[in-house]
Amino acid sequence: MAKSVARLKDIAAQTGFSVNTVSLALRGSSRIPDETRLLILQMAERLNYLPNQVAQSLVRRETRSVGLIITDLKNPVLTAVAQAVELELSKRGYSTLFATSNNTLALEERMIETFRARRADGMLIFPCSHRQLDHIRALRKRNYPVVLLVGDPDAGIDAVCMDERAGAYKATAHLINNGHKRIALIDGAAARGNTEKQEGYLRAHQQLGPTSDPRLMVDPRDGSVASGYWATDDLMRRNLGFSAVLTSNDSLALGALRYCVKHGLRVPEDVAIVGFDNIEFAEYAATPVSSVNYDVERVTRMAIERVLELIGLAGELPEAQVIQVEPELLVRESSNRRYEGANG
Amino acid sequence: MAKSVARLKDIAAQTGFSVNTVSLALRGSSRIPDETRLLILQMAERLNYLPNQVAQSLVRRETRSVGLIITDLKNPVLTAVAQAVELELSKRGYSTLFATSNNTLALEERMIETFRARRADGMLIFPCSHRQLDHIRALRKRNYPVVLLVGDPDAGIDAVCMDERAGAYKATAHLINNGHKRIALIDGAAARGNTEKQEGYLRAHQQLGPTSDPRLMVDPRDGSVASGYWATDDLMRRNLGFSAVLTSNDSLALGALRYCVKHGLRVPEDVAIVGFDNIEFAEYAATPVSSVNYDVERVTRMAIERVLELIGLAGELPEAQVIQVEPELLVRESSNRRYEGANG
DNA sequence: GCTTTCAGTATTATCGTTAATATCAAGCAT
DNA sequence: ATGCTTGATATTAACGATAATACTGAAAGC
Repeated sequence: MAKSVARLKDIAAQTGFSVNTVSLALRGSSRIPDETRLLILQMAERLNYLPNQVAQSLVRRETRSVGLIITDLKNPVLTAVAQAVELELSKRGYSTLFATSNNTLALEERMIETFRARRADGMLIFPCSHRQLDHIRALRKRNYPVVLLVGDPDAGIDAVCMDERAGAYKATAHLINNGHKRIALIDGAAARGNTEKQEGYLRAHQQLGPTSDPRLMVDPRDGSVASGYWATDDLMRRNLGFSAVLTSNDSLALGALRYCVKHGLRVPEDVAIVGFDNIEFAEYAATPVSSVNYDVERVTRMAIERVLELIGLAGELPEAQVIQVEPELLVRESSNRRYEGANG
Repeated sequence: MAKSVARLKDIAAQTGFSVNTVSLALRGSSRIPDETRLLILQMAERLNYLPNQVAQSLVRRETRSVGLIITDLKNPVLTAVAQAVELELSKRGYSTLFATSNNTLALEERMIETFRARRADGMLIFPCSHRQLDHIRALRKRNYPVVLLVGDPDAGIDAVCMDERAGAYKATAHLINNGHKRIALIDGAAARGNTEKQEGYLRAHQQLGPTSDPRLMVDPRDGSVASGYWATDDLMRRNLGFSAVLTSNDSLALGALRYCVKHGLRVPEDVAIVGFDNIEFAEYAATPVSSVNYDVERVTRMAIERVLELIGLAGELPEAQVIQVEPELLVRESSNRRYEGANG
């Protein structure tokens, strides 16, 4: 806090009015005549007065701030969400409190407590686990407005998110329909219990024919490009025979692409690649990478709508509402040719 | 703010002690005997009490929060900084207030006012213009702790940053030393008055021989991959003859790379590419892209050190101190071959 | 026995604002 | 003249915490 800033009291002292008159004048009350208001406004200007929002928050019992917890700021789609959230909230007069959980439950819980202590009016959360949500459910039970950005229709918590199961199904179906029979899945989330994408991948296999092979489902260390590279390396070394790779995000896909380029494998002729999130780096990669789109604008807008709605409500929160946005598959060069078999 | 949360008063009412006793007990004062403290702690636990930081901030006259203004959350290096800042501040018990200025001065000024109203203890700012800093200078004059993340030694404002001039010099010198005589510069910042990189580029030409050609210096619409692609397209169409491209960030470089791949130009044989920031997508691109490293950890750590130091100081702020970190050039495949002329 | 000391707890003021209510003079009708 | 509005401003009490000071009763000292 800056060392000494003007308060209402200072304006009052300088103009001779009472603190309350100054407060009313600055807030444009009709009870204050224009002449008085002008004098006060001028003095406020001269003293560089800015209302102390800390004091305002205390008396108004709202901070006009919303907490946003993200698993990882290194994922471009999450930062895009962060950017969109900040912009939209700022338009509506709210500030954004950010925190990253680094995909650990302990940190996530700590950040929630921090936001609660700071009396954020509500929270938007990408929980690191889509299953362990008790701490968030407890929050909601105490009438704290929370909206998750990944969805579980049965969690009893409001959520707005992309339908990842449907997205994975679409991507896998696209590959299967293009003749691929053995499709690898590089999915960092599954190992943490977030199995939506894996489920979509498996269901596509079940419904469309090819049997899935658990050995083709690998867990990269994290969601980075490097991890995509090494996961692909791992798959290749094990000589399992596959003609396509689906990854749980575009960074991993770009890592797979780099592996292929480096080892002389043609994309999509030898290996087809499909990612998730549709980040710009995938679109403009040397070989543009197919991707399941993440509709940042839409998810953000609806999530903010909802959390502000919950904030505005008095008393008990209404029943939780889960909105899943159907994602679109963007087919690009990395997967747009029919696969005709090993020598096709 | 959640609808009804426990206050000291509630614990006091439930235990029969006074508010002050409860406050002292929870803060571990030695004036409260263990027996009493235990009773109070148990009740606090039962009521799910969390101190109201808004009230604490008001009375302590510090919020333990720092504002961070970033030009654009879509730039991976800026989000890396954001992540590092949040992590480091959180370790030290501070919260981070984020805002993006979207590279407009008006928004930057608005966000500063927002942070000031929220009584952030200090601010870290990537100003959108490195020259128009009057509003920030005014802030500093009123003893508000501010640290910029781009540096102008003469601005009279504390700063910690990479030495972009030196970085551009190194990158350009590297290309010149590899035989390149006509080097294009795609720099989005120069048009906004942030000419450090351009200056380094020009100085390298002056000192090492080749004359620079203003027609080779282009301004992309923004810092995106797409803009890098189209800026390269623009350069190529004008048939100016060049064998290397230096871009002001890696996204632009990746756009240039994509252009080359798409149009059958070999990198680095036909066109060498060097970017800025060393983001992972450049390192793992189909052709790994050379880049001037941005030492996120170091810049972040020093900037936070400094702003916390300024916050800790009572009274007048000391003289501004500008720290410029010398960047390292990471040479990768996109520029690591000698250029021997048009048919080399 | 009477002050002194001290541990344990309570009371009061404060932070900077807003909200509810109070005051007080001028203007007006009766 | 007396009371009633009403317009302009002041006073007081919150909001939820901390900090300084005040009280109270029992043990200790002489």
